[in-house]
Amino acid sequence: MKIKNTYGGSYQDFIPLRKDEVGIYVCGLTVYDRIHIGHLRSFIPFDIIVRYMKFRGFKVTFVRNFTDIDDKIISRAREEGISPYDVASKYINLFREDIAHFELLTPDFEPKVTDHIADIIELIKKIINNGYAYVVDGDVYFHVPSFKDYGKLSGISTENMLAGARVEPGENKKNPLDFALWKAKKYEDEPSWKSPWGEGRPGWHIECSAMSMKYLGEEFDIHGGGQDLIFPHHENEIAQSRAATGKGFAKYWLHTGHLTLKGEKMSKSLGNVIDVPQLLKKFHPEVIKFSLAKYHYRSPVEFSDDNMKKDEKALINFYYTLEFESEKAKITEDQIEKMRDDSRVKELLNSFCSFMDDDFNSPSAFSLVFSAFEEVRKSNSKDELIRFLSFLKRIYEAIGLFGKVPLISQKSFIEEEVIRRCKEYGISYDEVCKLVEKREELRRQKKFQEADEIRKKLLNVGIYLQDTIFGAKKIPYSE
RNA sequence: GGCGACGUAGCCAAGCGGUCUAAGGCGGGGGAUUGCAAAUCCCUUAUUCCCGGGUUCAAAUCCCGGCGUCGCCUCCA
Repeated sequence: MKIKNTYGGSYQDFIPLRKDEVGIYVCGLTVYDRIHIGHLRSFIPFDIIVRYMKFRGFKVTFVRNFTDIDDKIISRAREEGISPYDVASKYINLFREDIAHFELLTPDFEPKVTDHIADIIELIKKIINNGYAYVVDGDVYFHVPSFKDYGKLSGISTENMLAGARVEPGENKKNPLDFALWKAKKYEDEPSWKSPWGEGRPGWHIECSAMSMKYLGEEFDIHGGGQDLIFPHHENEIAQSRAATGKGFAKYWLHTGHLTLKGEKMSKSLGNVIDVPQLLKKFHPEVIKFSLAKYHYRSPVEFSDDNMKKDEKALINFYYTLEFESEKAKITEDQIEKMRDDSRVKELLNSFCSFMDDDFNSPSAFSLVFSAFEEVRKSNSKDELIRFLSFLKRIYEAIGLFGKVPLISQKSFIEEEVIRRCKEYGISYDEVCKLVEKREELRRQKKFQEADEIRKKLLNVGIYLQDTIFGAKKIPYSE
């Protein structure tokens, strides 16, 4: 398995520190607002990566944190007139609600900063004792010039960093690049904890060092997050952690490409965010997952409804045809299960894995799924179709995608999408079914004009009626 | 200004020195099927990979220069 490591920038063979075990820490959220599609751009690829590593037989420990104390949370609390604690728990709950639609794996640990203050204080003590940090008026700063490898992850030289560095008023840094490990309490309404340096709270960065090392050890395999975290967040984490332990910290650094909207990065500061409820009004979660995962995880993604619709179309065609052909061939779950160890299935799976092993090349892996399906249809063979379904079932087990057909998961993408459209357009599913029946009757009476009227009507709610040997099929349709 | 990434068909997007007369998806064109049908099926749609040099027996893939786009350098997935 090969991985492109941001640290050093090269493709490397993935060799876990402990045989067959993988520790992975993904930077989660600062919980001061609802998540948006940009977060999904990171969480979805990491979900696929974690699932895939499990599928490949690694015993994976997956950690994703909540940063629940921070400047932004405090200012949000002031805005909303509630406590910072309430802000954090509110957005953690909303996060869980939003993310639930996507069937992502729940991390083995979801640590919160406020539950780990003692660990953070211990870590800061070590850093100070090792001579990498200093105390000024209750603040503790990490002294960047004392850490010689600073800048190695982001590839920025400290001289160039100095050019853009700022010192906020009231900060007493020895060097503009120094960053806070601990912040002294300044305002009454600010949550704080007792520490050897006085009342205060952790700075940003230190929490991830403390929590990742607590759950995964002082050295672990993978640390990931969005590209924007490379500097300063991850750079600082490396400095702190190594300063504290003298050990290497994370071995592989993985970063997901950003999502842009009309050529601009989507971010809260630009105000061009699309949140999950907005997204789900228009698209099925599987479409969102597929659409975000069909780009390589490191690539930037230009998000637009148009791009999304293309991917939606691809999935509709794929799932509809698959369901229809399976029905026609009268395939059973049992038959699919029996093909599990078939040599052709293994062959397909090997090809799939060889793409995924190459730095998680999901676009190529997905293209294999489509081309394999095309071959099956060309062969016109029931056995080939069973093999393909068996292959697909394994893919679903591996990465949680492509499994929304009844024979594989008891779920039907097509049916779910039809129902979703009913909701979107405010028509009940029952009514749609009644209209379909009515049209069948009209067709039997050869009243084609009236029958076509019904088809037209349903087309307005995004449902196309396709007449087949099994009667009229409802297919989601968008122009 | 510094650092990084990228520029492949009408659009999206793989490709990491030969198997590339370039995967896959969407779209387009022609035909089959159909009461009709945008679904399905069959055929078709880049001799070419931003531009100009170079390295090599061999380059979309490596190097140099140019043009363009995006990201980071401040909070950010």
